[in-house]
Amino acid sequence: MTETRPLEPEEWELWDAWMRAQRLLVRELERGLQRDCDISKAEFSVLVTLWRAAGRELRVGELAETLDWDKGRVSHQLTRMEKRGFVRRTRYGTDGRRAGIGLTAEGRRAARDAVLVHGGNIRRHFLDPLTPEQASVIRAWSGRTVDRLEPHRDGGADDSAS
Amino acid sequence: MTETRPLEPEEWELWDAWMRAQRLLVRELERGLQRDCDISKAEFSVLVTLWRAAGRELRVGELAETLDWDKGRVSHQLTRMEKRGFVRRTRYGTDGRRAGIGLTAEGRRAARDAVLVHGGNIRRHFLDPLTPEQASVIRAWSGRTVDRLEPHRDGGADDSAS
DNA sequence: CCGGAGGAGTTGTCACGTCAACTCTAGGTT
DNA sequence: AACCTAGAGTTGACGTGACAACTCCTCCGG
Repeated sequence: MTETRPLEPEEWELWDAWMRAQRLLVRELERGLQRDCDISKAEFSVLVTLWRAAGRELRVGELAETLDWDKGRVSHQLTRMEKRGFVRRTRYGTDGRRAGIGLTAEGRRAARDAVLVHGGNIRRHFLDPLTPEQASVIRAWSGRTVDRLEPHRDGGADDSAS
Repeated sequence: MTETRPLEPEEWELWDAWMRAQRLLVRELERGLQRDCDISKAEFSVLVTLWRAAGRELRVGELAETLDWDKGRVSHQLTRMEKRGFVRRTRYGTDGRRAGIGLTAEGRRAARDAVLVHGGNIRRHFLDPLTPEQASVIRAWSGRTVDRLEPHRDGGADDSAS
């Protein structure tokens, strides 16, 4: 089927350049987040997701689905963030299972700050340097890549045309 | 200076789509590497870098420079890979410092395999789905992003035109 | 009512990645 | 020679991420 010959130099260079750019961008943004808001990328993702739920408590499974994270990862992350005072697990009824996840006041404050600051950093490092052509190409490529690699996916707000 | 207003929905969507695609792609390739070659992305990077040195022993600092990794990270990674039998630290003279890093026979075998298999996976998941236009746009964007964010960088084979 | 299947969360383990502190050596200064 | 400083590597601590095993509960069939 797929003949496995080594990558041509220019193929390798494209791949390497893309990986490098992607990694540098993510690292830069994560450092900004850490420096300006004292939170990590993972914490940001959780804070924003809960922030968007507008007060409604989410379940671990919903968080995992929305973020496309392993549920174990979500649970670990929540444990750390609970320790930092950003989120609260509220348990339903008598049993230990079935926890609802909500932001604390501190978590809401952090989310509000981070959305502003991090949004600005994303503009500066990612959006602003894009030419309109690059933006549309990257948009299209991202959409197709996600469609190709995301296993299930239905509830999203994605309406990317082919 | 930079007015910090929240991202517009379509700005956010572009960012989110890109992040998601990038993450899915990296995860998919890493899984392939683990499944087919039983090595991690980090191990792959080190193996390939040493492989390309064609027998010459590299220093920790050279590895860190080439990979753009923190030297502590390199050291940790080498410790793990030494334990797996992929690399060897050879110490110069009487002192404990100044180690040269080389591949073992096992490491050479793993590198040869991985270059083929992983190369095929990169083709399948990244290169082949790209249209020539997308490839050139992504190439240009990657080059400029690296130039903008990489602090020093000089010895590279990068000749990306503006 | 009992027992098993399955789903939701949690926990453990291990590798990765970052940062800062530490060690050892070499080289320069006095 | 004694000092001290800069560079190279190592180490430790901690958060992140992937994966599998485990616990509880619920539900369903007998």
